[in-house]
Amino acid sequence: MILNSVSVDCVIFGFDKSGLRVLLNQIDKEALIRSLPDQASSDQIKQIYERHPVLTGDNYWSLFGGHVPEERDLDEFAKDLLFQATGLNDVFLQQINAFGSLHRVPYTRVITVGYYALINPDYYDLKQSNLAKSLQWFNLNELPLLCFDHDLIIRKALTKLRQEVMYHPVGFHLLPEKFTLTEIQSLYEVILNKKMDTRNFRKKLAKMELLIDYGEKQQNVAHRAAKYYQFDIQVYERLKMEGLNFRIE
Amino acid sequence: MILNSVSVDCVIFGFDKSGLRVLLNQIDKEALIRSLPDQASSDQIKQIYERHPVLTGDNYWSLFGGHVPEERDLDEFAKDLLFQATGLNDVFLQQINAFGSLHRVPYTRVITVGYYALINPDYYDLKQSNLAKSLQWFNLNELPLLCFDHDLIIRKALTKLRQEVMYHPVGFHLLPEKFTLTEIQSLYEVILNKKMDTRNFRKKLAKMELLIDYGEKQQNVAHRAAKYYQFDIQVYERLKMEGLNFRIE
DNA sequence: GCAAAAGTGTTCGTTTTACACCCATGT
DNA sequence: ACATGGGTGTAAAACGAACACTTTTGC
Repeated sequence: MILNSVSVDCVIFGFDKSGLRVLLNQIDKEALIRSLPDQASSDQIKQIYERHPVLTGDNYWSLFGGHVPEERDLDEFAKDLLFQATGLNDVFLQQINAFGSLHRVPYTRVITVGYYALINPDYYDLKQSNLAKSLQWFNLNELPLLCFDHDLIIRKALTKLRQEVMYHPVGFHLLPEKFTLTEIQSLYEVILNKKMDTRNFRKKLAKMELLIDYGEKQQNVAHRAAKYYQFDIQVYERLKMEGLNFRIE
Repeated sequence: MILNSVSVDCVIFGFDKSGLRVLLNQIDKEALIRSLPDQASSDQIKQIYERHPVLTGDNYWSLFGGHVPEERDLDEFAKDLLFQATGLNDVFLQQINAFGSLHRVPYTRVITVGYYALINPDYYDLKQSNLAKSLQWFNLNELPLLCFDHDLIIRKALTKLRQEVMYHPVGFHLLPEKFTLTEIQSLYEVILNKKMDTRNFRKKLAKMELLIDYGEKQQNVAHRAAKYYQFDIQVYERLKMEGLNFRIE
């Protein structure tokens, strides 16, 4: 059985040269209903979709979300959604907030708990989830029409990500296993929406001792090849606890 | 009607010379049920209390909480609870998180949204809420037995408060209208659990220009009387936006 | 040889830290 | 006159901001 009044919505962030992006979908209602374990849940979901045609409309896009099953832990359910959407386990996933305005969903009362996830672009080419009619990355400043208050949830996710990234080393989850110093700088610039000074940025990074030389360089680039780095899990774990300061005035 | 699967719980913080405290209560079930607007809600609440005798037990203490009415905004409902508990409106109130472990409440599935509030000790002597059998401030390291996962919620509230206080001027909500510099330093020391250097602390504070002279001194103290200050609402509003740095290494 | 991005140091002003003594008041 | 906490300045070290040129590579 499904808790009618509580849902979870996941904002999935990815990063590449074009900037910070969000993964959105349009749901295949029939596939979703087939995937449910019991009749009662299917009936409930059918009702939800009948009440909210926008969820399956062709103009509206949606976060990855769903109503929480009675027998599923909230955080675990957010992981389930993420796995359905991306096929990935072990993704960085963090709760944003509960969203509980009275009329955030028309005609019914649903409180949703938002999460955001950071996806490593090594896994950028998702196998299409079979629950999604379509699935697409959108640039943050070219978002399509979104259902309900999903734009609010995305904005709030971005705010949380910004706060998090300034004081904790989580930004690295958006990078591939090996990356260049320029890539990480541009990641911070995109997230915080601020140009930074390369020399000062690198000095700061160096002082943290978070990076180790990957022992490779870029290949076939029409300029001096950049060194690849990876991040040091031990130092990462320490900084995650202690915090760091990437605050820019 | 009440949403059976969603509740709100408020952690109410206060501060005085004995340190940081939390307001807890033991509920008067009969008074609570009498206070509800409709029969259906009363019946639901009765059932909840029958299932969870710990809620009215004499050994267990509880946060101020309740199930969210279907027709009440989540944040507004948290304010309602706070008003019931303290008689105060316009209190600093902030969402912590949604807590959604499977077995956080025995025998039923309830997801709770935690909030924390900061109470100015000018209002420390609360008129007893008529819904509470008893109501008491507890020192954070002398907490009584708590129902469900309320200890977890309190710990998480404290973590959030610590984070907030380092980068935003919210600590002042825990102080009376006029306060001394020593009081605010001891507030920060208690919240962050760290001794600070008085001269450096005051320099930092001075640079923010957040305080204005209240024009009074302590009376009848057996030592040099400290000056009272109040905080400057305009500067407060600006710093709330911009952030500040009270981080201590 | 040129276009394109990588990589690197120094200077200057500001901030942080560490630290110790005199002041005002009530008893 | 003494006990109690209030209030203050300075020097050294660390940090942050601003800034420009050389290197490597592919075409």
